[in-house]
Amino acid sequence: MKNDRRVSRTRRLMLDALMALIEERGYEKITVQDILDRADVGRSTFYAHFRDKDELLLSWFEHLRELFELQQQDLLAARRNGSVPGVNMVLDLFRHTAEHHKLYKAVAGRQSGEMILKYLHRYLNGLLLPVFEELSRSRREPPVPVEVTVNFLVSTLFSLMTWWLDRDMPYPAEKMEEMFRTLTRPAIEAALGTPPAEVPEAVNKNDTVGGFYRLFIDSVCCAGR
Amino acid sequence: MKNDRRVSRTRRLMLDALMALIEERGYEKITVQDILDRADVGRSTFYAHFRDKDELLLSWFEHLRELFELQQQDLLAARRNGSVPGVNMVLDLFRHTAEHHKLYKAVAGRQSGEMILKYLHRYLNGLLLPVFEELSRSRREPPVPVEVTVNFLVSTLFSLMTWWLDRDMPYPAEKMEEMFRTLTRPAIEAALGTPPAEVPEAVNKNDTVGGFYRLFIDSVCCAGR
DNA sequence: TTTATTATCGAACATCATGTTCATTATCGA
DNA sequence: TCGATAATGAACATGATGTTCGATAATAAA
Repeated sequence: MKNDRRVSRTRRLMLDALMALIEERGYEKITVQDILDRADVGRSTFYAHFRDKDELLLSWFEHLRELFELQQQDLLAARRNGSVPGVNMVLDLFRHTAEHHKLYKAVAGRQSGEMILKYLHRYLNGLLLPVFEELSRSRREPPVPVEVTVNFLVSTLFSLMTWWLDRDMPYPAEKMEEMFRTLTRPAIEAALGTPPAEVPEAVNKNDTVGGFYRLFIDSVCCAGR
Repeated sequence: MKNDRRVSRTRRLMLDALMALIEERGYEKITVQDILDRADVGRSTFYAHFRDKDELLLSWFEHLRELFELQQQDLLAARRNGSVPGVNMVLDLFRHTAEHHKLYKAVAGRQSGEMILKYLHRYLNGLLLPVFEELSRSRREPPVPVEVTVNFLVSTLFSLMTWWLDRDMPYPAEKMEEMFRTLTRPAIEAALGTPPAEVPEAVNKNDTVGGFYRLFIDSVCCAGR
């Protein structure tokens, strides 16, 4: 059965072990054996659940993704009710990062595995793409294809994040968010071929990115599931 | 002795084998044994020269770096003589990439090793940093620290490159270069806090990036050393 | 050409991580 | 309680890594 306590128990044990080990050494340096030892779980048990290390980590992201999409729906519903969320989610992202930098560093820092970043990259791309396609529909043939613009945005966010983490956060989160806006806002304008007046909306949509990260780190740090 | 024919011969054999294998399968999927088989070199010989796969590849970059720095000096000398290089080096980069996309894909594509990209990233950063520090000296306290701006530039170049390669180059090189300019030019202006008038210089300096890549791929494809 | 040097060979070896198998045991839901 | 099945753990096959060492061949220097 799906709702077998044994199943969820072992999965939780293995995920907890993985998270702890990532914090300690970084994803790359972990072997399956390490996870087994830490989780105190049999070797064959692991392979009964996942094919390899990556699949274990991905199962965790899957779980996060579901949570995130629920949150998204709430947010959309709130918007329909006319209430404007006064928060800056990119800023929240950087704040959360500062607070939980150890884990973030393991996931996004220089010594982390590319697999995680690539997964997140792809996911955020898919998330922002429809938003920007919507945005660009009102304009005709933007100088830069929407797909490229979105990819550029995510890359910039990641590059700021990793730079910041690798240097142990020499600036406050507020400054980082400001940099992100300074760098991307004019670029988005230029890419969409938008007159400056319409910019605020673009920046707004951008906040979707932060939304994911916020939930992301919240879920991570409680380490529960 | 250093100038022993045997040494340079085995090193060349191993490098050639590595390059061929990278083109075929990508860096990740190669084992030391593969290199040995292809190069027809003894196991112990390999470890007499390098500690692992990465070190072999790095030795190749080291070699490229030297060549590049020589070219840089020539270029600087030419500039002192008053002759303005009329070429757009970023454009050249994208053209070379299109021409030798197979190898580029192995090095910079989605399935390549992060190690190479990280190395290049760091190198280009170090290259552009003094240039932009010089640029920003005339201005006081730019909105974005120079270090971040440079990192952003390299990231953007890489993101365009990999996006392009992963999708089998759906646009001509000219279009890609145009996008790069569209995205980065206004961002650089904003980051440096520069009035639009002074921009051309910034774009000019940027060309240094392409300079490396041009030589980079030239050296690669001839496969000689 | 001769000689002393040393890079290469190759085969063996230890080590370690991966992934599979299977009979046994413990735990679960019904 | 009972049938189902998840977890165990030990054994095994596989394959990559990195080391060692005596023999051999190529090399630079004399």
